[in-house]
This record gives sequence, C-alpha cells and structure tokens, in this order.
Amino acid sequence: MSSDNNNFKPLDSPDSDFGNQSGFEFSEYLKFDDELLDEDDPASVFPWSVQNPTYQANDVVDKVACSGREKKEVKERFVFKTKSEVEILDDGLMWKKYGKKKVKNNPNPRNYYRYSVDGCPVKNRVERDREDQRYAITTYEGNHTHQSSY
DNA sequence: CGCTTTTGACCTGCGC
DNA sequence: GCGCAGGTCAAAAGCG
Repeated sequence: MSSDNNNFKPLDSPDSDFGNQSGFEFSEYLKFDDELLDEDDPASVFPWSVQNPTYQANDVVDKVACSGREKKEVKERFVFKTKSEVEILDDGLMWKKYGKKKVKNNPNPRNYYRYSVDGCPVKNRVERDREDQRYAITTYEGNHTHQSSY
C-alpha cells in the first residue's frame, strides 16, 4: 500500500470479510493501468483505462463499496460509474457473460458477467446509465481472489 | 472441438 | 396471498 491510493477507499465496512487485508486493493487496478499505459496507448487499447474510475476519481460519478444486506452475508460490492462505451472493463481478466436482463428502471438491458476461471466467485454486473448511456455502471461483486495472471 | 455468447424460462425474495 | 423485479441457470448456436 502506497499512501495516496487509500484516499480512494470509499468502503466503510464495519466487519467485512476482508476488513483486515483490504481485499480489494485499488492499487492493483492502478498497477494494471500503469502496465497498460506502459504497454501501449491506453486510449487505443483500453480507452476506458484512460477514464479508469480508480485512475480518475473525478470521473467516477458514484462509487459504493460493501453494501450487503444483513439478511445474508456481507458481500463486497463495488459500484463504479465511469464514462466508457464498453461495459467490459479490461482488468486483464476474462469475463463470461451468463445472463442479460432488462430492468424496468432502465430502458437498457443489464448484463451479468462471471469470471471465466473456475474457483473465483467473482461476479460482475454491468449496467448503463438510464440518462446517459455513455456512462457505464460497473458493479463488482465478490472477493478479488483472482490471482495475478497478468 | 472447445469455448463463448445469446435468449428464455424458472426461481427466489420482498412488498403491499 | 399475489404480484413484481431481479437474478440465475440451462440449452443451443456461432465462431475461433
């Protein structure tokens, strides 16, 4: 953990499962960006990375973490609203779409993604903004347990 | 041939 | 108790 990355910790989980290890390290995303940026032109390869929520918090319209119900286990939920035309955020992982549903609150369909690798209970829900379709609301659900296959 | 993706139907939960 | 919404799983098709 560096120092200035902690300012991007919106979670206030009282006793989450990863409370002691911070589980979801935003620094990892920053690392991804750093590598991607160093790899090639991020705007060409990963246009979203340029506006990465973890990269530019000011672009993040809304960010929520750990908003689980008390009826069930506290699930880690990270909601990032970013300005990207693609709903799949390139975090270096392979996401498999497992369902699409049209919500009534949104004229646009909601996409459900799951980690292609078995063993990672990571789920990803992507929805488009109801008023601004250019804004994508990415909701990461589950532990960031995937190994650094990057 | 394997894997990913797509659509539909079904199920569960919550609200009223 | 019923209805509505959301979420998940399943099967099939297409593509690499």
